[in-house]
Amino acid sequence: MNDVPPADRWLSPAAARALLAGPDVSRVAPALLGCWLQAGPVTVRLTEVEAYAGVGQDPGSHAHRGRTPRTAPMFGPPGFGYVYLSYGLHWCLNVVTGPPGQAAAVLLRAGAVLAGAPTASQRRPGAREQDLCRGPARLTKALGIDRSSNAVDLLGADAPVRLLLAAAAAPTDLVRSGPRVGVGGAGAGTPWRFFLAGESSVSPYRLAAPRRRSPP
DNA sequence: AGTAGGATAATCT
DNA sequence: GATTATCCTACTG
Repeated sequence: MNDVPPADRWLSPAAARALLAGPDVSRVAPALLGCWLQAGPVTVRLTEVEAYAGVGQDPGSHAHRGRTPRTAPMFGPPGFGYVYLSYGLHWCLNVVTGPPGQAAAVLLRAGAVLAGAPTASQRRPGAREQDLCRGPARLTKALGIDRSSNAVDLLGADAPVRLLLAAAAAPTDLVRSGPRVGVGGAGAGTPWRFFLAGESSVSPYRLAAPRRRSPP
């Protein structure tokens, strides 16, 4: 379906980890747009992510109130997975960022399927192609990701769930941002959701863009 | 197009 | 016992 990318188009694991180690998760998060996530036969190009910061800095973050057994991976090294169960039903995958000890992560919210669509469709019966990974729990389901990816390295060449960071960032004029989905309270206004313009795989739960009756 | 309600369980107070 | 970084279905206009 798609060719394997040239090796120099992707950062080495060491370079990828160095990028993810950046202390400002709101700058690291958009760098994940356009990157690839592979699990078995399924490959996805990321189109939507959200940034979450650490202790005392971000009321919307799981780590805001400090380290707990669940959030422990967020305090570990960058490039590892942080997987949690949402609403008792859905697995969601984050990439841990920032230097160890400083909790931060980027939630992978949506992507476009580049390869392995038959497998993904089998896991999500009835979904249209552009909906296969439209939403954080849909993405993990289409890729077959669950708790077993929690606290494991995503950057290794043989990682079962592998993140490939693009050597060149997505064009800035295509990167949009807005409030994070489902985040209430004090963190609600932070525009730390980043997505690529014009992508049909971006999840639709954007906050009320008031609809004008007669657009120009 | 938009909105509403229910499913369901780990996690934390 | 309350809360939740969601998804799906069904309904209304």
